[in-house]
Amino acid sequence: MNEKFLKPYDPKETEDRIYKLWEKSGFFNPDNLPEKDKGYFSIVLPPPNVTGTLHLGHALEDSIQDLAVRYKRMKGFKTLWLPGTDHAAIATQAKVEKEIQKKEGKSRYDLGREEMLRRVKEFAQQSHDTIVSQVRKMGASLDWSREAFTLDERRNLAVKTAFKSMYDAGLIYRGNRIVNWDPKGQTTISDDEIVYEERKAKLYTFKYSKDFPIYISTTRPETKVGDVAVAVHPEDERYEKFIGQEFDAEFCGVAIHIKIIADKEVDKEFGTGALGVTPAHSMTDWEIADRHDLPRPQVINEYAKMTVGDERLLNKKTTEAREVIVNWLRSEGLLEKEEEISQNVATAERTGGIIEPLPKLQWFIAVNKPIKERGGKTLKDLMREPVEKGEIKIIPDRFEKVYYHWIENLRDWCISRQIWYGHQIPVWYRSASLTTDQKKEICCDINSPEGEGWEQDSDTLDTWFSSGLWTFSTLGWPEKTGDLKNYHPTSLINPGYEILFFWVARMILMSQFLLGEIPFKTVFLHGILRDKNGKKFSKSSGNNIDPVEIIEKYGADALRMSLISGTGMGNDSNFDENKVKGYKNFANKIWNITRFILENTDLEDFSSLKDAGPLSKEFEDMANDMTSDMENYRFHLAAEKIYQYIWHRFADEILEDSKKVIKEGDDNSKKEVKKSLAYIWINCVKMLHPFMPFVTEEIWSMLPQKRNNLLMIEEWPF
RNA sequence: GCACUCUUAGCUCAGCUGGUUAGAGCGUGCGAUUCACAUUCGCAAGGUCAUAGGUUCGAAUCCUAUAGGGUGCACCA
Repeated sequence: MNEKFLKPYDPKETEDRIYKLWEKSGFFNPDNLPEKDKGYFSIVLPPPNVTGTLHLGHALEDSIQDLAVRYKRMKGFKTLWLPGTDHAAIATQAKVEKEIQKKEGKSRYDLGREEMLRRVKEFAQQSHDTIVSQVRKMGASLDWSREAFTLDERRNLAVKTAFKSMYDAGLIYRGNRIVNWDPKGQTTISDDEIVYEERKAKLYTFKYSKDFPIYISTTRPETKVGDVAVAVHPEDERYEKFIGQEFDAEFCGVAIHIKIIADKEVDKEFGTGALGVTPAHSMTDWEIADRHDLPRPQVINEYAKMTVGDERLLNKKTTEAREVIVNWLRSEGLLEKEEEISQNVATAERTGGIIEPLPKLQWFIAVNKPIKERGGKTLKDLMREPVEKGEIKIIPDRFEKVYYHWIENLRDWCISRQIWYGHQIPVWYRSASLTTDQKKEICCDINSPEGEGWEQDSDTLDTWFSSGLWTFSTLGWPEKTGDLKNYHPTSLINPGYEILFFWVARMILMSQFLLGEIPFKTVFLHGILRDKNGKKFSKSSGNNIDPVEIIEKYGADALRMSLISGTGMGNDSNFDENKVKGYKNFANKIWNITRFILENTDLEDFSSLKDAGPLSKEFEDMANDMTSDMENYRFHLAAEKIYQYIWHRFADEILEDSKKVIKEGDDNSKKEVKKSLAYIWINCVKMLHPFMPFVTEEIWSMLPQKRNNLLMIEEWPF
C-alpha cells in the first residue's frame, strides 16, 4: 500500500499533479477519446469577461459544467467542453479608463485610440491569464486546444460575416432614432444594459405661459424647451375641448410651438393628466411624435449640455439648466406646485452614468421585420419558436415564460457603440462626413472595399453581438468545419439566469438566422451565488472571494461539492465556508475508506469483480437513482445521494459490519465480504468522480487494477 | 401595475411526478476511543412544513386567498 495513505489526504500535493496528468492524456480533446459510438456531447463555456478575475459564482458554473461533462464522457460520448473568454467591450474599456483616470489623471481622448487600445489589450491579456489558471485550478476538463476569444481573428471573421449577412437581408439598418446615450461612457447602450435606480425626485407642475390652458407636470423642466406638444388622453373630459388647438410661447427665452393632441399612451391619473411631449429626449415621446408627425428639436447634446436658449441656458449642464428654468417659472408665476416623488432613474450598467435619451444615427437590428428567406417570419419569431416547439428546453421551465415576455417587449436592438475596444463595424463610407450626410456611398463587406477614399465606420459593436455567435463561431463558422457538423447544435448551455436575455436570447437569434438551426438543445440556468449574508458578490462591496483562495485552503473537490449539493435548481444560494470544510473532511473520509479497503482486502484485481453479493440490489438501486438524477439535471440530489451512501451507509455500517467477518469469519465468507467491499468501492469512486475529480482520480491510480486507464474515461456504472 | 419566486429544526438549505413515524450539513447536549479516519464514532434534544380555507382515502407537495422577503418586466411625463 502506498504510504501516502498513512497521512490525511492532501489536495495541495495532489491537484496540480492530477490536472497535468489529465492534460497530458489528451482526453479533454474529444478527438482523442476512445470510439464508443454513443454520439456527441458538447458545451461551450460561457466566456468569462476579461474585466478581472473570477469569483465564486464562476466556480459554481465551472463545477456544474465539469460535472455534466465528466459524466457524459464516462458515459462514452465524444465530449467537448470548449473554453474561451469574452472581451466584454464596454465593461473592459470602462474598467481600464477608470484606472487610468485614477492613476494618471488622463482620459481615453488624452491617450488616443491606438494607445488606449494597447492598454486595454494589455489588461485583457493579464485578466485572461489569471482566469485560465483559475479555471484549471477548479479541475475543469476543458479542451484548451480549442480555446477561443470573442475578439480574436477567427471570431472577427465570424462577426463580419454575420453582420454582412444580416445587412444584406435588410435586418441591420442605420437609422436616426432615439437611443440610450450614456454621457459618462460617451456611448449608446442597449435597453438591456440599463439599470433602473429608485431615487427621490421633484415633480414640478406648471404651464408654458400665462395664456396656456393646461398645466403639465415634469421632473425635468430643462427638457421642456424642446416640447412640441401636449398630449392628453382621448377620453379625458377635462381637456377634450382643447384638442387640436395650437399655441406659441416664449419659454425661458426659447420660442416654442405647442399643439394639443390626444394619445392613448397618456395616463389620466399621473400628474395633471397632461403630458408635455419632448420627442428628442424621451422614448415614449419619440413614439408619440411618430404617431402624430411632430417635429423633434434636439435641445441637449452628448455631454448633457443645453444646445438652445440665450446665455441663461446655452451650454449649461442639464442640472444647472433645471434650476434656471424652475426659477424662471417661479418668477413668472407659472409654477403651480412642486412635490417629492420617487422615480426610477435609468443608469448605465457599466459606468453608472445617468442615461440621456437622444436622437442619434446608429446601427440597429430590426426584430419585427419580416424576413423573405424565412417565409416572412421575424427575428422575434425565430427566437420564440424553437422554445415553443420544445426544440430548446429551458430548465427550470418557469424561465420560459420570462423569456416570452421579454420577446414581447423587445424593441430594435441598437448594436453600435462609440467605444474603441471591440469589433469595428464592417462598413465603409466614401465621403468626408461620417455623421451627417446619409446620401454618401456606403459599403458593407468582410474586407475594405477597393478604391480610394473609403473610410471605415469608427463605431464598434455591442459585445453581445459577438457573444451571440459563440456556439458556432467557436466551432469554426463561417467555415464548414467538422466540428460544426459534429458539435452543433451544442447539447447544453449553463449560464446564470441573469443573462437569459443578454446572451441566451441573442444566441438563439443569431444561430436561428445565420445557421437556420438552434444553438443548443437544453438551457440549464443556475442561480446566483451570494455571500454568507445573502449579498451579491461584487468588487465594490468588497466581499469578493477568489476561488483559488478557497481551493488552497480546502481543495477544489471540497469547493465543487459544496457548491453543488444542497442547492435547488435555478435557486440562488449563499456561500458557506463551513460547508466547504465539511466536504474537505469528506475527501479525507474517502481517502481513509480506501486505506481500509487496501489494508483489508488482499485482492489482486478489482476490475474483474461483478457484484456485491447480498448488498448488490441495495447498491444498484442507489446507483440507478443517482444516475437518473444525473440525467435529469438534479445534480444537487445526486451529490447528496452518493455522499450519504458513502459516508453513512457504506463506511458507517457496511464497512463496520465487515470488520467482524474479516476478523472472525471463515475463509469463504471473508472472501465474499472482501469482494463486495471492493466492488462497491470502485463503483463509488467512479460515481463520485464527476463531483470530486481530483481525489477520486488519485485513489483510482492506487487501486489494484489490470487495466491502466485514467478514471476520467472509465465507464459509468450500470 | 403585470409576472415569477421564496417562507420547512437554533442557522443554511434539500424534499423530483401528492403516499408509511418530514431529511441533510453546521450548531447544541451526553457518551466512546490502542480498531481506516479526532478531518473520527455512537446516542439524543430540536419542526402544528408562514397563515386561513379548499380538493383528496391521504397535502410540506395541488388549488384559492392573505401576510412578509426577494427578483424580473413595464410605467417612470
